[in-house]
Amino acid sequence: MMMKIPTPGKPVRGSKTGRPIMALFDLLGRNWALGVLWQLADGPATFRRLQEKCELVSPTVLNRRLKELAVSGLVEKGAEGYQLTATGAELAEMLKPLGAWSGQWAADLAGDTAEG
Amino acid sequence: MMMKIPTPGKPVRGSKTGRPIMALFDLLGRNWALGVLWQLADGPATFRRLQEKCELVSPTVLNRRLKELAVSGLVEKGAEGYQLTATGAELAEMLKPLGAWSGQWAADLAGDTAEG
DNA sequence: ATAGATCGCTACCGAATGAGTAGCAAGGGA
DNA sequence: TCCCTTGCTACTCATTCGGTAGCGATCTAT
Repeated sequence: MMMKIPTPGKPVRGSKTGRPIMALFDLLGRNWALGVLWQLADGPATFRRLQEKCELVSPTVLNRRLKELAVSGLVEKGAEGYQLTATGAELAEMLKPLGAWSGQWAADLAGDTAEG
Repeated sequence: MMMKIPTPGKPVRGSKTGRPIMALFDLLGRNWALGVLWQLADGPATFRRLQEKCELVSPTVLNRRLKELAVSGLVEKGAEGYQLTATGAELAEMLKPLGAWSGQWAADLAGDTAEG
């Protein structure tokens, strides 16, 4: 099983230089990567529990994302299943504002559509 | 050309409910979506200029992302090329902290690797 | 007017990634 | 022992990505 995991400092998808921000965007720019971090911010979860929280994401993809996030030091396995590392928790914390923002965004979009 | 663009309130990739945050994650969880927003935060850019800033992302993908972001009200076309909308600028602003954080993350990862 | 140069973008196609179902090995409980 | 749950892999098919080539439109210079 070949898995390319973005690592800062090394060339990543779409970046020859591997600038950290590009490596991060490569890592997060995959299906369910952001969602997994978001769900884990609620607390640790087992594999199957996490699958449910992510609205039944396929185990294939969930497992890939977890491996990538683990290698990247954002997620680890603990007694209660998968959980964020300290670093991962920092990142998840920075995502929190997106929750409220997305609500407003959705409302704006709906408004524009209705008006236009 | 079929293009599924995530829209809050409607089912999206990986979410039956279409919760705004899931629609947003679907939108951002595509290759170069975050990168495009990041680059446009520097100011407007033409198509080819943007392509260069994104380290020569293929025009196919760039155009796809731009269309999606435009439909989603985050990007628009202006006199100087593509640019963030007010909403898009808000989002980009929230991404800014990731820049500094990713630098630290890269350093940590390098340290762990070296030590371990 | 004409020849180049540049620009935004699309067509095409092989490669990679995704989603979904099925199911297995391991562990726990009755 | 049998059964259930859990974590995860195998397999298959659909979608998306990535890269090259190049077209039509607009400038630029002659």
